[in-house]
Formats: sequence, structure tokens, C-alpha cells
Amino acid sequence: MARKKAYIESEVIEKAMNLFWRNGYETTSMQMLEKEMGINKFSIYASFGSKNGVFLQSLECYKAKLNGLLTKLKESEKGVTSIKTYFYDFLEFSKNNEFGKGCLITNTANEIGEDADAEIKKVLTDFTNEVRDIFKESLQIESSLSNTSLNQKADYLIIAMFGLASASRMFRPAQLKSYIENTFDNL
Amino acid sequence: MARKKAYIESEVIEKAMNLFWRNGYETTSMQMLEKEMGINKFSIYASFGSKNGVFLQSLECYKAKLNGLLTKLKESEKGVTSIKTYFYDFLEFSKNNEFGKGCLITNTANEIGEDADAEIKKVLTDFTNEVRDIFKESLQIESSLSNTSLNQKADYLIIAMFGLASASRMFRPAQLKSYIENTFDNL
DNA sequence: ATAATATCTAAACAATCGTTTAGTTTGGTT
DNA sequence: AACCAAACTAAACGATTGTTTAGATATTAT
Repeated sequence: MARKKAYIESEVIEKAMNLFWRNGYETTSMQMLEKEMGINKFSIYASFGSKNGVFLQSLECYKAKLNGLLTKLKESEKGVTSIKTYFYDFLEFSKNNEFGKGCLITNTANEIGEDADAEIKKVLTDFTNEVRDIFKESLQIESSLSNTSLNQKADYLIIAMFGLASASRMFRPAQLKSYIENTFDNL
Repeated sequence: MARKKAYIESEVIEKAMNLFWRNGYETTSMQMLEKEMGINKFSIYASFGSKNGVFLQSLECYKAKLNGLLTKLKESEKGVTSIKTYFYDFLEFSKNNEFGKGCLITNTANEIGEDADAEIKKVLTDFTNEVRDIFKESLQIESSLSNTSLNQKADYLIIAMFGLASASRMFRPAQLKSYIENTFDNL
């Protein structure tokens, strides 16, 4: 019937994701995306509809990458130790130094204003809640804990995770390690 | 000699600061600044030189506001309890809910990329180090602690503070409170 | 009152933003 | 081999970006 696409969408989206991850949403322009993705503006719009569309797909791509770590957590034995391992896995996942890339999710959450795109906001809150639930499930061991103190622990850990992800942009690995150790010291 | 300025620079900068705080650096345009500051572009450039100049002054303005809390911490008695109070003071200072304003410093740190303005980056790292030193001084009580474990505690607390400030954009007050309590539970 | 001078308004600057359109090239189907 | 439709290139779109300039206005000192 017709000509064949010269690129694979999942491949060019990964490149776009890395650009957004490095520079944020606003700073990243269509011109930069063209260059990094290696395809023309026309093709970008044909495949993803808009800059916002590219970004939403990039968020999905990022989530998919994190999903590996989350699956590992879900499949490991219940208890805080597994969550602590997840924290370290995350650090390993997003190699960091001063003003490194950090985490695309928290970067975005901290960049956007109140009147930002609703769909983007939903992705962020949904994902955060999802991880919180996984933490909660991991904490759910038969022995102990009332429901309220379980929720409190989950709240503590999801905010600690969010904070670590944010902080991974500015702080050195040794400092971040120190943070994780203290976080789990007396849990 | 000449005409008198129709505005007070410190007053219009505070308005600019609130705009940056709410929307971030990139999203905030000169047009928005004109409207919010209530003065013409010409006047903005006459007083502050550039958009970047307005932003740098806005950061100074924000820091000055935080300085009240920091002075209180420095003047209160040494120990973790005073730092915990500072955490709560900060929460009170930046009233928060889902996608609230959070903290201008951490918002900026999470928004900018590696090749952002060097002067801005310096303000962020300098301020972070400054707060870390205040924490360290507050932890320095005669009784205890090797220098290395003192540094580790300071690292832990400054990252916890950074994380709390970031998280204050997405999480509810009750969750943030839960985070603070757990952070200081066994310190 | 007049002259001097800093501050104002308002328009324009080139550059870039995200997006669209017109025209050419390509490749599979008949 | 001829045709058709999808994917390409490249140019242009209007709008907005940050910044500058020219000219009118206002205030102070003489």
C-alpha cells in the first residue's frame, strides 16, 4: 500500500525521554527533540500529536523502566529491608552527582505549576499512589501494626522516596547513602 | 533633578518572587512579570537588567524570608528538637497541598538542567550548604559524636529537609507531618 | 517658569516557540 | 508497470519569547 516508517516509535521516545529527563519539559524545545530523536517535526506530530503527547509517552517510557525495580520489590519477601533495597536500586538506576538528571517523575512534579496539563498531573499522582501502595503491601506482615500506623509508615516511606529522588539531583552519592541508612535505621 | 520612580524595587521583586514560586522560571514570561509586578518592561530592565536578574533577586528575596526561621533555629538551644521545630516552621511557612507552591529553592534545583545559569546554581548550592552547616552547629553538643557521624547526621537532615520541601508540593499536610515525626523518631 | 533628566508608555526588534501545510519521495498492491 | 497512500523534506505559519529603542511625561533644581 504505502511507504514504511523509517523509525521505531518506542526507540525515538526513549531518546525524547532522556532529553526531557536531562532538561525538563519547558526547556526542551521541538527543535531539540527533532535533533535528538533523529526525525522530522512532521514525523513527531504524526506519531505523537503534540509536544505534550511526546512528553506523556516519555513519562510512560520512564515508568516502564522503573517498573523493573518495582517488580523486583513486589516479588521479594515482605519487610522494610526489601524497601531499603529498592531505595538503593533506585540510586543505582539514576546515577547521580551535582545537578544530575535525578528522577523524571519528581523533576516534573517540581517543575510544573498548578495550572499545568491535567493529564500530566494525573500521571504523577497516580504513580506516586501506586508506589505507596506497593510499599504498604510490603510492610503488611502478619505479626504487627494497626492500619493507621501502617498508613503512617507508608506515608513516611513514599515521601522519603520522593525526597531522595529529588535530592539525587544535588547531593553526592555518599550523602544519599547516608540518608538511606538513617531513614531505615529505626524502622 | 528628575522624575521619581513610581515603584519600590523590593516590593515589585516580592511579587515577581511569588510568580516564579508559583510557576517556575521557564513558564514565567516577561509578559506575566509585567502584569504581576505592575510595571512596564522598560522599568523591569532598568532595575534588574534581565529576566535572569529578576529571578536572582527573587531568590534573594525568598532566602531573606527563610532567614527568619533560620535565625530562630540558630538562637534556640542546641539539639535535634530545635531542628525538628524548624521542619515544622518550614511547613507552616509554605502552606501546602497537592501541587502547591512548595519551596522556591528546591523547585528551582529540580527544574534547571546541567547547563543552566552558573550564578543560579551557585545560589542553590551555597544556600543548601549554609543550612547544612546550621544543622551541624545545632547538633554540636559537648557530650557526644565523632566528627564523621556528625557529618552523616547533618547530611541526613539536610537531605530530609530538601526532600520535605520538594514533597510539600504533592503531599497533604498530614502525610508531611507523618514524615517529620518518623524522621526525628530515633535520632 | 524653564531647563534638565530620569521614568514612563508603547511600539518594534530579531529569534524562537509549537504547529501546520505543500510538495516530493518511497514502497507495497493490483 | 502503474497507481495510490503513507512518510518523508522543507518551508512557512502566527504567536510569543526576551530585549531594545524612540518619544512622551513628569519631577526636581535653578
